[in-house]
Amino acid sequence: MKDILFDFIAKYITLTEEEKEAILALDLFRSVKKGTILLKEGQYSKESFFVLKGCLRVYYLIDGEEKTTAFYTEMDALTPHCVIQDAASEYFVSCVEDSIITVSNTDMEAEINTKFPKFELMCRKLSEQLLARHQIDFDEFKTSSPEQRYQNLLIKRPDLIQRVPQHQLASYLGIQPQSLSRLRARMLEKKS
Amino acid sequence: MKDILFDFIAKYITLTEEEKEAILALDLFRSVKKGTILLKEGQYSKESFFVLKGCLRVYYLIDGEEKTTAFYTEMDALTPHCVIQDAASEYFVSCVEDSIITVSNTDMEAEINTKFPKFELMCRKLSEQLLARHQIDFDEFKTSSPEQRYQNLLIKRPDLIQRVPQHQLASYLGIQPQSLSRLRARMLEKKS
DNA sequence: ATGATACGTTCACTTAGGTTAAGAAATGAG
DNA sequence: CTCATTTCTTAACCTAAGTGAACGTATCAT
Repeated sequence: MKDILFDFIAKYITLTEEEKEAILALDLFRSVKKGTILLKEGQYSKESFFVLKGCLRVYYLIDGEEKTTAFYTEMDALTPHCVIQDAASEYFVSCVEDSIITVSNTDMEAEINTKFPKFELMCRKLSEQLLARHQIDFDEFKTSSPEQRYQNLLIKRPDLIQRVPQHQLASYLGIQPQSLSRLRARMLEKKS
Repeated sequence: MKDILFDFIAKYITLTEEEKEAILALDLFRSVKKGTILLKEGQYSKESFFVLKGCLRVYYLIDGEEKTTAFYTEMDALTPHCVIQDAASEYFVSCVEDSIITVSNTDMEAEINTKFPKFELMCRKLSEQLLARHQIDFDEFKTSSPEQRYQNLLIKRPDLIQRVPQHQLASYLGIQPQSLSRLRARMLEKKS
C-alpha cells in the first residue's frame, strides 16, 4: 500500500531510503469506513488527505441539500480550503467507499519540509500541476453543456459513474438528479 | 510600479534589499498595448505573467467562437497550463486594456529559486492559495445559476463589469451574450 | 468623414434544465 | 426477512437558456 504513496511522490522528486523511512515513521496511514465524515462544515482543521484506495467526496450543505462538488480517488491529494486559509470549513469531506488514506497535518508537513527541502519542491510542483489541471477542468465546464459534461466524464473518469451514486454525480455536473436521469435516457434514445 | 510587485510578494515572504535588487535586475517589466496577444493556441511557451496594471484575458477558439474563461487584473499571477505541462497551449492570452505586466520564464524562475530558496516557499504558498481559491470559485459556479453567478460577480469583481466587453463576460459566466443581455433586463425588471 | 466591422439589445421560437410529485427499485437496519 | 429509507426514474408543467435574425450604435481603419 505504501508503494502507491511512493509511486506518487516519485512523479515529482526522487527519495532516498532515509527519506522514505522518515515518511513511514510519521505513521500517516488510516483505514476509513464508508460514510465516515473526515471534515465538517465550520470545523477548523489542519488535516490534508491522500487517497491510496477508495473515494472521498467534498460536499456543501445548501438549504438542507447536499451539493457535491468534487471526488478524490486513487492517487489524488486533497488539502481543504480551510487548511490553507486557516478558517472555518465551508464544506464537508466524507468517505464514499471503505478507503485507505493518509492523514497529515500542517505542522508535520512544515517539519518535514524544513528537514528535507526537497519536499518543498514537491509541494510546489504538485500545487502548480493541480492548479493548472483544475483551471482546464473549470474551462471545460464553463464552455460545455450538462450533456457534454456527462459525455466528458464518461471518457475521463468512467470509474466514477460506477462507484458513485447518481444524485452525487448530478450536482458534480452542476445539475439536478432528475435532469441527469432524463439526460441519460435522451442519450440512449439518440444512439438507437 | 515595482512597489505593487513587492507588496504582492510581501504577502508570502519577506525580502531583503539584496533579494529585491536581484529581482529588479531581471528586468521583468513590460508595457503591453490593448489587443496584444501574449500567448497563442498551439504555442510552446515558458512565460508566466503578473499583472501590475491592466487586464489580461484567457480565451479558447471553439468553432470559430472566442470563449473567454478567465480574467487577470491587478495583483493576479498567471502561469499558463502549457508552461506547467510543457505542451502546446490550448488557449490564447490577450490584453484587454493597455497594461503593465511582468513577464518571466521557467528558466529564470528556476535560477532564482535555487539562488534564494525562499522563493520556492513563496511559489508553493502562492500555488496552494490560488488552488484553494480556485476550487471555491469552481464550487460556487457549479452550485449556482447564471443569474446568481452574475449577481455574485457584481459583488466580487464589480470592476470587471465596467472594463470588459459584455460578450466576453457572458462566456466567463458560461452563457451566450444574448442571454446575459436578457438576464440583465430581467433583473432590472424585478427591482422596479 | 465614411464605410465596414464589431457590439449590444430585442424578439420569436426551440430546447433543455428546474420543479413538483408519484411510484419503482435498491439499500440498510433491526 | 421485513420494514423504512434512500435512490433512481418518469412525467407534466414551468422557466430560462440557446438560436437565428434584425436593428441600432459604437468603434476602428482608411
